[in-house]
Amino acid sequence: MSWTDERIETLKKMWDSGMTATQIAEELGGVSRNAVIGKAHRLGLPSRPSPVKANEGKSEKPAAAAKPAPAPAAPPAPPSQPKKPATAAAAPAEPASAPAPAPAPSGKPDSPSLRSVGPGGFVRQNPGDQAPPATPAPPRRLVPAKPSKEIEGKTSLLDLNERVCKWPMGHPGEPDFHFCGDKVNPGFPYCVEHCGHAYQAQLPRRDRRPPPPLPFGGPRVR
DNA sequence: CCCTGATTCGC
DNA sequence: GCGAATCAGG
Repeated sequence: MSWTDERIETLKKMWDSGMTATQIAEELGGVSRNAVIGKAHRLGLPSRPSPVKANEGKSEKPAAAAKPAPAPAAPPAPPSQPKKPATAAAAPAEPASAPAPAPAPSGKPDSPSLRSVGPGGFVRQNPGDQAPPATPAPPRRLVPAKPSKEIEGKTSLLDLNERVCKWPMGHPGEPDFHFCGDKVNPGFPYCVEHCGHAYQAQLPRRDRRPPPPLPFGGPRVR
């Protein structure tokens, strides 16, 4: 299976709707949960609460967020590549700091050609030029235009948002699978009617309703 | 053990 | 770019 636009859209939707990678993979079919996670990361989707937290120690330098930054450090570094460098990432603490050149503080703008060069040949950053704007994020939420609703009344997975009822109609994969799409009962993921189905008082066994459909179609019949 | 997501790295 | 293998926390 390849990552078509539709599959990617589905992945995005499900990812930020809280589905686990396993569920998403199962829903998409033909991919593993690893594939889903890998794709999600490549897409730049936001991280979600994971069991493993990157320990947020304390002093987190906002600018220097590079984690796998392999400091060039010593030029004659003997090549040694352990199979598991993951945990041993933080160790440098020795930037080989040479005496800072302290460029001309006078009003005269520094010439770019006057940058100092470190032992490894890398260009040192002057104090003033290491924090560019770094504001690539578009301020506005991009809303994909809806050119043609393929089906007028149907609410597809891609149409889900916080205001429409997410009650599944049918099963995923079926040609006419869609969602209720009515206005939600504020504070709930479903409309008033489907909230009535989703949230029921505990009834005596004798007249309990057996089939409570679950979001996204529930257990697939295969 | 199971689950989860994150990361790496060979392809 | 992809995803299996691996890691690591709950």
